[in-house]
Amino acid sequence: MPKVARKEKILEKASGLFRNKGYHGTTIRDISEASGILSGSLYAHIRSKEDLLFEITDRGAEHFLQSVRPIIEGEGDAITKLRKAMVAHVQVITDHLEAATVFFHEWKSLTDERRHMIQTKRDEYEGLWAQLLVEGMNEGCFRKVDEKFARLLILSAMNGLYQWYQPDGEQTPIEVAERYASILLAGLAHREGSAL
Amino acid sequence: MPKVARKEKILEKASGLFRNKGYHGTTIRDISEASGILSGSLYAHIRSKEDLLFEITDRGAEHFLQSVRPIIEGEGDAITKLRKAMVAHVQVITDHLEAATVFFHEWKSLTDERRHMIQTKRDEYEGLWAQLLVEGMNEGCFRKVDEKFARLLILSAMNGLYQWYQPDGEQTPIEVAERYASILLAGLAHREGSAL
DNA sequence: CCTACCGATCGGTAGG
DNA sequence: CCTACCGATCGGTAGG
Repeated sequence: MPKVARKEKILEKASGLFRNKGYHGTTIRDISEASGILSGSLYAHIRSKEDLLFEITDRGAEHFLQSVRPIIEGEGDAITKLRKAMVAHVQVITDHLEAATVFFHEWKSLTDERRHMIQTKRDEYEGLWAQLLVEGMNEGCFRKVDEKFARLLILSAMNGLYQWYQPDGEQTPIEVAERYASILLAGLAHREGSAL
Repeated sequence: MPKVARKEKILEKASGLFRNKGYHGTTIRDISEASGILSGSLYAHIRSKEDLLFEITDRGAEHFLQSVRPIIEGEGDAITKLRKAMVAHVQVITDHLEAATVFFHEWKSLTDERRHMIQTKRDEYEGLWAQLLVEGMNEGCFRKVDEKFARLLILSAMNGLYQWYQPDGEQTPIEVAERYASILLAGLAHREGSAL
């Protein structure tokens, strides 16, 4: 196996283990076994266990940024862009379930410098959504609610997906995202329901 | 310090450490330092590190069940009950931030038997929400959407709270819950907005 | 990429 | 609840 492919295999196996057992719950020997390489030999490909965590987390961050940024910074009305951005976000989660989970959960185990690098990307990503929500409220197509509040609600709701989404389920990522968008935009209650 | 108070202090310190560093990232020596007891002496109060994790997780589960069950099984229309149940759920999170985080994140580190015990309580809790949503759809006050889908969206959105809620912030738990309920019930979009 | 290994630290225990 | 300690395992390295 070529060297790059071997490294990718190690990253892939480590992602799965970090997702299921956590970073601290996963040992170098777990990763070496899953990769079919003895633990000492792993260090021909990586410099440290934390390097693996950083690389996985950073890739996760980049997936989200690169998928969603062009949509939010592009043309269109806010509702259309919100739908598209939600579809893109959900697809990053479903296409990279392991990396997304590690990105959400395990980044806090990084040591200072690298944790700050990831934090910066997280802030940038949240900023994109903030921009979209403010835009939509100014355009008048969103109700004027607290922006930070709405943003965290939307992101939390979508991010919950990684805990229950099953790739072999009936629903495609696009269907999932559309249903989320529908409920979040239109609400759960009937219009003729009691006073809201 | 009486024995029971000492045990409570250990549980409290362990909750905070498990929340911040994860179960596997926390050592017995971390817990003993935080509690002001030498690590060997800890075992006069606990039988194992996993016992601590189980007790914290199980208490978390019970907080949610005991707060929300009476509301959902009580009288009232579904919209009122949904609001109340959301307030109760949010208050469990804000009142027991550490235990709630451990309940959401770290329960998977339990070994088989105990993990199953927690899984059973999780299922029971989700069942309560399922019951409420089905009730609301049958009463006609909720739109007929996929029940499982709506339930996971609501729970995911609320559970995201433990990641960003700050006890010293401006918003009270009740305000947070009310805002969540408002967006989830009425939706983010203006009624006169584009076709939904 | 393997063999052989290391110092540090882990969860936990014996005896008082 | 302390002192003293243990076997196991950890992340990582030297030399080939």
